[in-house]
Amino acid sequence: MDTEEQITYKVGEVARKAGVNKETLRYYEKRKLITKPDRRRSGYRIFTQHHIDQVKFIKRAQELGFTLSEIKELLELRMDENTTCSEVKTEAEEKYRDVVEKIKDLQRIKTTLTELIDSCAGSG
Amino acid sequence: MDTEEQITYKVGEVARKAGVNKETLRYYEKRKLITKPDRRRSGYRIFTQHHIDQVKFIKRAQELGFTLSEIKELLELRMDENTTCSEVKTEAEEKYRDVVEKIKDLQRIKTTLTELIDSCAGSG
DNA sequence: CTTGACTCCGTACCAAGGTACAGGGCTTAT
DNA sequence: ATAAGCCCTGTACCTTGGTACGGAGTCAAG
Repeated sequence: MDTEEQITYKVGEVARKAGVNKETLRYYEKRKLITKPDRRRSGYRIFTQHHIDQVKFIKRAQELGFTLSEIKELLELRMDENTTCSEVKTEAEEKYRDVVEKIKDLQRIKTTLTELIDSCAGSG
Repeated sequence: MDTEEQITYKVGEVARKAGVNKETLRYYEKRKLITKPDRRRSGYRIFTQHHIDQVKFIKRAQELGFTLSEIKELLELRMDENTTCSEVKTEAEEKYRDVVEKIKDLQRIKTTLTELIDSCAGSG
């Protein structure tokens, strides 16, 4: 029952849709940050929506302060069906703690900004 | 009434206390990320606790995904007593929105990690 | 008043994360 | 079947954010 005809994209389209440079996609592929795209006989890469989503996630995670290596680990957590459960769990719990800390610190900054804005509303 | 004898530090002490390299402090000074330290006649920099706090803030903000240029803007918001209030307010509100977005995205990641951890607790 | 540990400055180098060619091969609309 | 506009690869280069010298001056404990 595969009535699902996958829509595919070429590197330029993906670049445009994800807001990155074509070379960046090659770079991410080399660093195994995105799922290895299939190829046509000609060698052209075949991308799907999945790749676009991955790239967007990567860019956002970078803006949240994760390095590409850390992002790779995050992505692998979700994919590796065959690493042991407790291994995954330990890793995930570690990341979780980092994320919680980040949220906390950002909330402190947020509060500071709010105070600044409010104090500015009142006097000079 | 200045019974407050300021404790001062040399570059090596600040580096140790803030967990950075001495060269990094010179670098931050050059980029005006920290308050310009006074100097002794000999040329030695005179740091205070304030500088240590600034450096710690910078390092943490970096881990939260801010670039040094953005961090500089954040710090300047707090210091510039002489920029107009509405100017400060507009800037602050912009930063505020960014921070709120970051928190939201981190919370999504947090949720994902929680699900992963929970699913791992149950089955394989 | 010396000696070991510190500081100064300039300059050169480094790693991460891209970005830009160049020279060649597809593709597709006409 | 041909030209414009894609895509391929490898290699070289760029920016950001530091790090690492090296030669010379300073400080403080003995």
